[in-house]
Amino acid sequence: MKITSRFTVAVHTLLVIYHFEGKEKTTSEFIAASVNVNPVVIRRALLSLKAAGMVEVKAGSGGASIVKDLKDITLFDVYRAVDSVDGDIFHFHENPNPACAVGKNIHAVLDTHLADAQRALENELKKVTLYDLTQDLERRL
Amino acid sequence: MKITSRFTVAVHTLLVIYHFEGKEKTTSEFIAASVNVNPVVIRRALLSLKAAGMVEVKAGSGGASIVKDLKDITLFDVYRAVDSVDGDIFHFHENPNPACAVGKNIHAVLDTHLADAQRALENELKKVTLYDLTQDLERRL
DNA sequence: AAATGATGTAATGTCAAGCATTACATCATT
DNA sequence: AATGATGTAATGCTTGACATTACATCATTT
Repeated sequence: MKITSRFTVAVHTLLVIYHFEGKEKTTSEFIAASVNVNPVVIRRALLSLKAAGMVEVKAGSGGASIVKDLKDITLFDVYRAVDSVDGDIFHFHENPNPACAVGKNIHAVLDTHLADAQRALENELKKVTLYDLTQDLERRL
Repeated sequence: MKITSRFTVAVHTLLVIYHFEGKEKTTSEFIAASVNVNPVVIRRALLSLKAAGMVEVKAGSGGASIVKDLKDITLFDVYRAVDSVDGDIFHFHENPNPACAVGKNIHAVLDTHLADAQRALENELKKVTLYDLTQDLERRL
């Protein structure tokens, strides 16, 4: 019923790396201390972000760094990178009765509207870049 | 991770009542046959729709009827009536570290954007009335 | 007023998803 | 080689939704 916290965790992770890169060793453990979750959760987030080409992670020596311009990463990109939603956000009841006029057509009648709503949410996430967030963050320090 | 099927079930329920009112006795069992769920699920949906002033349910004798103009009921109204989402649609990680510059401000930086996205989804649902759906349904018969 | 048929609602079991955590093999650097 | 970190599997826990059973209550009909 809620969109997985992997999403906010991943955003948080990127901001920590950006903020502390160069000053601190941005290991999964260090990041985990800011997010306040188990380091494994951060490693998984980093794997997703790495697969999406946003960060680089040094195995062995440790530490993550950002390898893509934050102006080119939107909240939607992160949302996608960590698979915040698999498929549709609305859960449709499984087997409407095809022998009923309503049951037979309920999908045809509803699906596009549900998809529109989901798209509206996602489009909103596309409007915000990670760079925007870092600027907002700076302003608050 | 998905919005409860109570929502699509409730929409389906309203359409069944509208479509069969007068022709069939629209009991929870009858509706359940079209939606293909347990009648109790329909009764619960009807309770919510009744509380929202959309339907009337005859206890004892049985059968539900619509008591509000379908042009005045949007998908959002139904979504709300059945409590599709409790509070926020995004799940934020619980305890960001307040001793960290990022952890301390992550909520301030993210919350409004997440709220905007949720609002975008909900606004989209406000654009569609149940009447629109019945018209679309008619066209397909 | 009894019988019927439906609703209102509590209680329970099941199942899946997400999260947290442990453990350990692997890797790069010192 | 030793160290310190990542990659990843495995496990247990908890929560939430859904399905179902059961039954008291109610309105109508006979």
